[in-house]
Amino acid sequence: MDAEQAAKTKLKEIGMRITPQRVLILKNIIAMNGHLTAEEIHRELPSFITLATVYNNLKYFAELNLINELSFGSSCSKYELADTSHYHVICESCQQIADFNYPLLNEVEYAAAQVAHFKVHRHTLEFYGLCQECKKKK
Amino acid sequence: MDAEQAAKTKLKEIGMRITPQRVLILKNIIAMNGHLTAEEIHRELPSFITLATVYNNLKYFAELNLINELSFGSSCSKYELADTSHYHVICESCQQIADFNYPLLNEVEYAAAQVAHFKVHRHTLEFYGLCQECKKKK
DNA sequence: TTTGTTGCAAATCATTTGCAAGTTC
DNA sequence: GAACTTGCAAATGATTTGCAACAAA
Repeated sequence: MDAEQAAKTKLKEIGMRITPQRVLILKNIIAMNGHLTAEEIHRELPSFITLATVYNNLKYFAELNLINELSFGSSCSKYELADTSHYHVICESCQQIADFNYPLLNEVEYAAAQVAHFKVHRHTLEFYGLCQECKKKK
Repeated sequence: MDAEQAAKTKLKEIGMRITPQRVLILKNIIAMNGHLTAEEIHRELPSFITLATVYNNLKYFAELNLINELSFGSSCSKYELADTSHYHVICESCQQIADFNYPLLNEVEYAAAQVAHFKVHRHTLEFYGLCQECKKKK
């Protein structure tokens, strides 16, 4: 299935109206497969799509758990598809984000829920440091 | 040692000039011992201290690892003293943050550093869900 | 007395919103 | 046709900055 079909399918699954704007935004997130800012996504889209529309839809998508909003580090949020489980390694110098695949810490999540008396449904784990290039520069 | 002395000592340790503003800001963070926004800290201070001064100093303190900046969840950052190691449990409904004491995941940090080819010096772990009260309301 | 810090006001920048016109179901 | 989306432009709100006066070392 290509990115366009995948985008439409996902929109249908979560019960959102299928507009050309949404299909294009989501298709790009799927195709680019990274950690993108609203600006970066907008830049790839045909110019009839407003940045405001991008922001509004990213917000909806995130609320419906279609994408994750990553708000650590730099001043603006980054977005990624929510279909794989992984953690993040972030360079404090150049802000790049690398994915880190590792078994989910479900026992820790369970312990946190017990101790804090929360109903926990997800967790994130971020590592901060210097990437290889920035390491060399210092 | 009281909060005021502790604040002065910490400032000296990291080699910052000791101004009344800094002592008061840091003293309040120590005394209030929570997860505070710049606004909340500012509100507790005598009125001759500007919000801009609070922001600027929080930024310095965070860069020098005296405090942690927590930028997840809500629109504005929260700050906490950086002297204890713990993780966070966040309520997605009311935004409250609870601390969760748990042994640090050093082996995972090591694995992440190896895999990503980063020099990692710290990590954070956040659990998202609903606190007891918000759980009831739903 | 040199260098860093503050207050003030204005600027910035990411993100959100109101509303009328256009679309989807 | 009813309910939802969009574009546009303006608003918002957190955070930062320039600069002259002031304070710490």
